[in-house]
Amino acid sequence: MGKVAQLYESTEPVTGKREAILNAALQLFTEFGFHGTAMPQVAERAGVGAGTIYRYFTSKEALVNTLYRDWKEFQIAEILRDVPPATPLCEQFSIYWHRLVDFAMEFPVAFGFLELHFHASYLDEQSREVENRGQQAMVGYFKECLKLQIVKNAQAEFLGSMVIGAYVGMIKASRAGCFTLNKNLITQAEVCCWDAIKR
Amino acid sequence: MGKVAQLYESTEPVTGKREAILNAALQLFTEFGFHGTAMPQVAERAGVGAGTIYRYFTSKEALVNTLYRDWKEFQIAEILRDVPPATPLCEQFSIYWHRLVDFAMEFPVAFGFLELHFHASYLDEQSREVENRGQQAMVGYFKECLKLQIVKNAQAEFLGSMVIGAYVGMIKASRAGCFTLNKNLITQAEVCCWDAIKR
DNA sequence: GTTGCGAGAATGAACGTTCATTCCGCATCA
DNA sequence: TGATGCGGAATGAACGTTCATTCTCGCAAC
Repeated sequence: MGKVAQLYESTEPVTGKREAILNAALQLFTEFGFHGTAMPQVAERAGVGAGTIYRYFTSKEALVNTLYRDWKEFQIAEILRDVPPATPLCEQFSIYWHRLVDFAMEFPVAFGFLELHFHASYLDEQSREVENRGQQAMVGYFKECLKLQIVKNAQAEFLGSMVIGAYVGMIKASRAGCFTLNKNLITQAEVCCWDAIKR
Repeated sequence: MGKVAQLYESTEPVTGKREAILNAALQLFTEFGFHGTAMPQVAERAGVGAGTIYRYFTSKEALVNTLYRDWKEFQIAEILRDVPPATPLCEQFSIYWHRLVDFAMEFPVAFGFLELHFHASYLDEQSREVENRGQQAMVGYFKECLKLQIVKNAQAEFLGSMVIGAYVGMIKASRAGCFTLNKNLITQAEVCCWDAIKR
């Protein structure tokens, strides 16, 4: 478990006030949305005074952007870490797939947060840039697949949107209680997604 | 084009005040979210006084629920209309797929609205029931596919979540400007989704 | 043809509440 | 004692909603 996550999504009491605020805001923004969450509510859940939040963040927008950037960066790093460039692309697909699912299982609140605030109007330039970096990494992978002609001949962005869409749909449905995700089902889903795009 | 849509998502001036309010609210709730939209803002875009809204809807929540129910019901009806029960299931898949895409293309704002407010906390019992009806229709279809063993052996809800997820992911990405949806690409996407779940 | 009337529709200023943010007094350290 | 970090009451803006008032228009009366 990464450091960021340990601090933000831990249920154990958090000593640092900044971390307590980020942790509380993550939960509330995910449950009620950005505009649906009041700052005093964040303060109460974090166990700090309302004014204290403004010692660490200049505004509500700054808070949500810090949250988005930190978690998106952490997610991207978790997905991409330590994959030798020589790894066969279909094997890479399997690795990325399981890491995507692992992230959603290990950090369900953060997954929901990133999903809910994706492309939101109050995200700033910097947050959007991080968002873009993740997109570019995915597009890069599918472009390599296209070069080797192991996937259907279509735009990399298109192939990516289908796979990520299926991933998000599956996670959300399992979260809604439609079914229970286990190891078998996750691997079955991986096969489905590969079948969808393979040549 | 259905009657509901003609009234709600038309860019032409709308005569009825109720329709003007629904039309304005649809746009604003989709762009800024429920909590991010102020009622006077809705009134202004609708070209009516703030108080007038409350002659037609008892509250902001009632407004968003009316919008959600009407559009969800319309969407379900559009997808399911006139499919003879004897139609082969793989052909039914093709029909449903194209209707899903057609809906998103014809009513982009309504598609975004339904997507954004799916499972939102301020939706009431009745809205949730409509939501459920759509889910049940989809599950019913995949259960038939399972009976005939033309799809991979997995829960109907699971298969559905992958296909709908891919659909939503594709539409959102194309909306974000990642690529342009044309007839070829839509059919290619259909093949991808069928490949994903077919036995 | 003109006028006056009544009822429903529409209005927007005003209300109480809640919001994001500020600020000052108070602990807690050195 | 001075400095620092914090809490939560205070603040003004903005919110959803209300309501006293105005507007609209069909029609009866003459």
